[in-house]
Amino acid sequence: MVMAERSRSPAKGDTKQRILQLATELIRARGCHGFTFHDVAAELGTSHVAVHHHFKTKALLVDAAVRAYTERFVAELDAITRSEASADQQLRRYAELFEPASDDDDRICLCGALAAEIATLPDPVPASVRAFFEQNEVWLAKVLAKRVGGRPTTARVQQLARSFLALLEGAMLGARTFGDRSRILSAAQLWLDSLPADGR
Amino acid sequence: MVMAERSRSPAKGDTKQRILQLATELIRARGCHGFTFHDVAAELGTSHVAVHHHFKTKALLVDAAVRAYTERFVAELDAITRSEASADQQLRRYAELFEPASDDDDRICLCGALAAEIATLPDPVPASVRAFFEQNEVWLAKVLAKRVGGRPTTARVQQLARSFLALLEGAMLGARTFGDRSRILSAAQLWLDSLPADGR
DNA sequence: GTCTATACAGCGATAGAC
DNA sequence: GTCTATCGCTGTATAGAC
Repeated sequence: MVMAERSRSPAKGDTKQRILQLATELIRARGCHGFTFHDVAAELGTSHVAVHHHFKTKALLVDAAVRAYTERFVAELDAITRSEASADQQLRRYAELFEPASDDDDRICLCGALAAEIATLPDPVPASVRAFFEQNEVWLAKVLAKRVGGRPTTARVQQLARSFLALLEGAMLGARTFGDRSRILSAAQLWLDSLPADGR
Repeated sequence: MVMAERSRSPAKGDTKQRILQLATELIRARGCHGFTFHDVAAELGTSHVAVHHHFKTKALLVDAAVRAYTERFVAELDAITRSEASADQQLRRYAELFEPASDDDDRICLCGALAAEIATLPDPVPASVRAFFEQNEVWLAKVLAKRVGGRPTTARVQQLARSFLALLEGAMLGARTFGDRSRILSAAQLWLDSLPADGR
């Protein structure tokens, strides 16, 4: 979970971008219900009403954060695809996307944090969260098909994709719960090692 | 995730138990930040202040819910152990504990819901949540040791236990996110099938 | 032991002045 | 783009009635 945004100088006009960035980090650390307009405003040095000017509701702010996050995440997936590394290598690099940057980084995948709150998220958000996971599953199915053989649309390959994603999201929660980020790559490695090696 | 409490007649004195039960179901469906004292009071037909009489703070209510849930869950684990089914059978029955009762049951494991909010939980709660997962990992390590060989304290067996638990928690989130509870047992089955079969 | 009444701070949100 | 003022809802606390 590197993907830290550049903190370029606050050239006028991108207050909105800065709010989006702050909100993203806050949600990843504390969830949708765990951050307030006050928190964002405090780091910006203004009042919470100023934030409302850029994003009329919390739903719009959170949804914008999810969409921007998904865009950046998909860009990372494309980069991995373009690298033309082996399928196994690509899966390993995928898993690394979920690792926190450091041991005291308690942030997790934005959409993993939101998936847990899915039942209480305001209305455009759940669909955007689902879209994130769907794109991940599609990408994973493509790479896994290369790894274990078969086509990405096979039921078995899709189940593998879902399982790997579920494993990583669950391991992320476990890593944060116990303050032990090694759980993520450790679980991923174990899973990858157990894959049948009949593919290319 | 069956474990529905008996809805015995509200014989005087167990208002507290009833609150605990309602809170548990609400947390499982909507998380700690997703339910209010009002919600509980509404189903009880009283005011939210009456609930406060039984549990002075939300932290105490949630913590009591976690402890009671853990107790019941451990009792289920003991029942599986006593059944003396094969290790493989026991692992399958364990996975079934995480399945929602029906397709429109959007409740997940109480501690899975809370793990996602761990960073924002009030203070006695996080430790109780961790205790739940630790007891699960210990039980899983015992059964997995039988299944794949080795001792429960082996690093490899413990990693397997953590992985299986992470997979189930992640699959639960995925199942709720997409309204498809089949994802849980499907992921569990795939994982169990991939276990090396050198034990017995 | 169970509940009612009341009060208060923090949050999301809106309207309007500068 | 930012601020003041105001609203309703939530969690919390206290005092007191039965």
